[in-house]
Amino acid sequence: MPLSAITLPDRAGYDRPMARWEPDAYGRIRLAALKLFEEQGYDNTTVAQIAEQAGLNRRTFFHHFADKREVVFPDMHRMDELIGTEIRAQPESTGPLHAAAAGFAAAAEEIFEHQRAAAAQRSRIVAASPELREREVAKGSALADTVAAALRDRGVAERAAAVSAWSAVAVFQLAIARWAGADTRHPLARLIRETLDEFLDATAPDR
Amino acid sequence: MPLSAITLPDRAGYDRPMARWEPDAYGRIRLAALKLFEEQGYDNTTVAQIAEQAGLNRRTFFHHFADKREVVFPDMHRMDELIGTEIRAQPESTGPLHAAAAGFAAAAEEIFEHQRAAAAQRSRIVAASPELREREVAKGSALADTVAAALRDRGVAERAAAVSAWSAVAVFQLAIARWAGADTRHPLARLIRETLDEFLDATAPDR
DNA sequence: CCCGGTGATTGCACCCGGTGACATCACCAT
DNA sequence: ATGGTGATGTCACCGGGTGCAATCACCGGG
Repeated sequence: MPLSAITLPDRAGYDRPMARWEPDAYGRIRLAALKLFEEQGYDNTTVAQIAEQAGLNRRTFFHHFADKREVVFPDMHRMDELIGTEIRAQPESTGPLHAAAAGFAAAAEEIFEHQRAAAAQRSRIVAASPELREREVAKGSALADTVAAALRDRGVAERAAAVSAWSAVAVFQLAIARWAGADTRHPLARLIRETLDEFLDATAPDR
Repeated sequence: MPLSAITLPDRAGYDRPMARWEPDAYGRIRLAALKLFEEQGYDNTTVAQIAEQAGLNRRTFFHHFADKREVVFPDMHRMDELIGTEIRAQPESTGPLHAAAAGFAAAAEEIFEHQRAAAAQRSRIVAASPELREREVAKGSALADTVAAALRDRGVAERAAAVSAWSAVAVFQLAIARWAGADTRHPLARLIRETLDEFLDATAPDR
């Protein structure tokens, strides 16, 4: 089975020349992997199976993804950049937590809002595998680093920036969990704001 | 080399019967592993080398540690329990962040304070390996979960507890980094308090 | 004193994720 | 046509991790 075993939009009607390879190997791998992960679980799925399902060689999988886990966490780079930019763009007077939350809200609009189903599937798959959960918190850690860097650029002191960044990431991830879950239908940006407010309310008496 | 290749206190003077095996395989593995990780790096060290250095079989390594990473993160269970208990023991009027920080301060006294050198070595090893850093944030995630549970027991609302827990864990880890690093000689509990205060100061204008 | 159970250790055979080096070969610019 | 490019494929190999069965000093009971 050298070519795509995945159902793709039919190319009939095009008279562009047949490409050398079935197009979008990257996308086919992702599709195949998510399908198999959901059907059989992450652990019971081998890279060889994914490659076969995508009509590719095992080695080719590793040309597109650094490892088996990465297939589930694509595009983090774009999101990081977007969030960093947005945080830096907030008004000077905005405090670190609200600035970070605003950055996440921007990412919510641009990246997440039109992918609820995909995000929910991803979330289910990750929740079922300790290995993937570990990778997910690692991604959160990287995100916290870029958020902290953006906050430092706004003049927030080193350590305060780091802690604020982690708090904001926690808010973001909780909001995503609610949003992808079944319990509500509010837009993600709103859930971010709500979650942050709940945190601020609960900790306010501390001051 | 069937028996311990690690330097151990000489057993001369004892007339207890020779044990069936050289004692404390667990400790010997840990010692051997940390030594090799520091000398050659985590990636360049194989489990077989560790086992050999400890005078044990490769298979035996996996009877004592779930995987190669775990060897660097021992005893997390004890610390989690201690912290949880301490948080629940705080006065009712204490807010979530200060309650959590107090829990960490208790762990600081009981577990960390007399192990600065070991903690610093561990920190160096972890910093040098992405794989270990990933595991470390996973441990932080587990810690945040137990902190959040303790906070919920104090009546803090679900989501506020989760965010507070992450913030507190971030404070804790930053404090440990400072404490294990060379830049200061203050007790860990004090660094925890300072770091929390810096965070609270920086975010105060938010309110 | 013998005897069977216990439990830390071992040995072996496997599976699978991941890598390095090199071959392939349609496509493309010159 | 021709030589370079780049996505893909083949092969061999390493190392982490597991399942299973065997070993054998120790221990408690008869």
